[in-house]
Amino acid sequence: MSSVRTRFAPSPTGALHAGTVRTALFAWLVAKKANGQFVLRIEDTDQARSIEGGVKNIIDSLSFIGIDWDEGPNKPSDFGPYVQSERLDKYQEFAQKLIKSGRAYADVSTKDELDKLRENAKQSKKPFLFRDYRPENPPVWNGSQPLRLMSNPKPYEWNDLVMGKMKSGAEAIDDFILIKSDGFPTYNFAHIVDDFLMKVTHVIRSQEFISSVPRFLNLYEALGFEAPKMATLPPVLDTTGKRKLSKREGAKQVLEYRDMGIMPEALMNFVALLGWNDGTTQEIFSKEELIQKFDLSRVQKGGAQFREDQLIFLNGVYIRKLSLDELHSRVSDFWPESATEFDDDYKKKVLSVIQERLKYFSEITELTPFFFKDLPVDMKLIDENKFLKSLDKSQLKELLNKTKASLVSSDFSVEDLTYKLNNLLTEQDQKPAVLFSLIRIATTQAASSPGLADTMSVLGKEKSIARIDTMINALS
RNA sequence: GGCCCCAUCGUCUAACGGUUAGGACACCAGGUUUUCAUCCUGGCAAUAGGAGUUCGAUUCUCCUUGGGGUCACCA
Repeated sequence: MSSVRTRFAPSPTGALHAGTVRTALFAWLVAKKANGQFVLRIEDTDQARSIEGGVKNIIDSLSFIGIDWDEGPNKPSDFGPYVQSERLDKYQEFAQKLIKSGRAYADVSTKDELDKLRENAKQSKKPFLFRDYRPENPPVWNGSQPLRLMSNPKPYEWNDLVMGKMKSGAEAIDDFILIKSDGFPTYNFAHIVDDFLMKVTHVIRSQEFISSVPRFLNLYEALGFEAPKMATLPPVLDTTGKRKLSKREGAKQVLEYRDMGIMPEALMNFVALLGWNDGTTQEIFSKEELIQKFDLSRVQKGGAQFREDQLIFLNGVYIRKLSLDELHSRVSDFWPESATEFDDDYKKKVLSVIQERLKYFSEITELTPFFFKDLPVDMKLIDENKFLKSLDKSQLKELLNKTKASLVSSDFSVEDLTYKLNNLLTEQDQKPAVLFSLIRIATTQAASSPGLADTMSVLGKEKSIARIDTMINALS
């Protein structure tokens, strides 16, 4: 019976991307490895920034990548509700406790006053601390003013499971707001109350919070809570390597990767490697291996740049490992419209010849159109082909006629096609790059395709010959 | 600006204080007697700078530089 409990506590203010999902993944891995529980909590205390569908996006994104939770908004349990806006009574309760013990007070200052004080501090190049301006006789808190913590400034030392020994001075401690004037708690207050009530043992979060930890420690003391273990994750940077990954900088949502046909296993593997490794050169990790091998002590301290090309490469590796049947069932949503009327056997044949070049499922649309419909003849393919430049139309036509003559007696098995095509090379004294490029263009109307014999075998005799005829006519 | 954190190839990263500083992506070249792709082989490419400790620093300490975070009634 393990007591490890971790949580992922996103705000429904936007779609999940690789950076946020990594935080979720690491917290989930810590819980799974210890046979503990993983809690999903929605932090929607900022009503203005919450967006429609935010919670659904979180749930769909985590579900896609394969992260499940033991307790959450759609999985009620002993410590619920798991949505902060439904827990206001709990924050009130602890706010009153702090007031009673003299550790919280109403803030009656106006925005203008605060702005002015901050501005002055900036002018004199000094940090602004509200506690320097604590009112001497604050009024009784009536719930319509912000409630502030009466902090107890002092230095702290603590251990961060990723960053190691940390320390701060008393100047890091201030009287921060616990409850906003709209009655909702701030993150700073709500997450501490919730983590305590939900018995969270390890708080794992990204590094923008690290400078707030001393204030959190101060609040834990004021509330009489034992602080949980903390782990701070390094930032995930965007492709410029300069900023934190964010929607604004064009980071793709997790669901966009689903829609382009990135496999969840590959995405999980890739995200796990963003700041973590097991100390060996291993780079392919199954979910089970990640759970078994993951360790916060091996999480990188520096930021990692998110590179989509590395994700796509990894996805290709995962695709090539699939059996044909698995691949077939996974790509069912990615076929072009023209494929609708074709049966599963035919589609599997198509897949078998494109599997090794597929990097993500939505690529199927570009890679396979000629398997499903006759494309119009495009002379540019011949004109712009570097191998066919030296031949004139009559030569091309002659080659296609010879090809047709040879193939009419083929059974169109890959073996026989290969044999006949190779004979043709000798007979016509042509280089493969020339003759096969021509036949490829005739049968596919594409600049590239899977192997020629493979492709024609899938297309079948009737269609292949008909397309060669079409090309011969077009050359006349 | 104050405070905090960080620093190995372009990118992700490995290296009990002793290695020709390793792997992967990307890129380049060659090969797999057919394009594209896959696969294989090879190539390019890094310890930010300066002191110190040490017989010996990528590794430990300090300084500089650079990067990031934070200083909200956002999280």
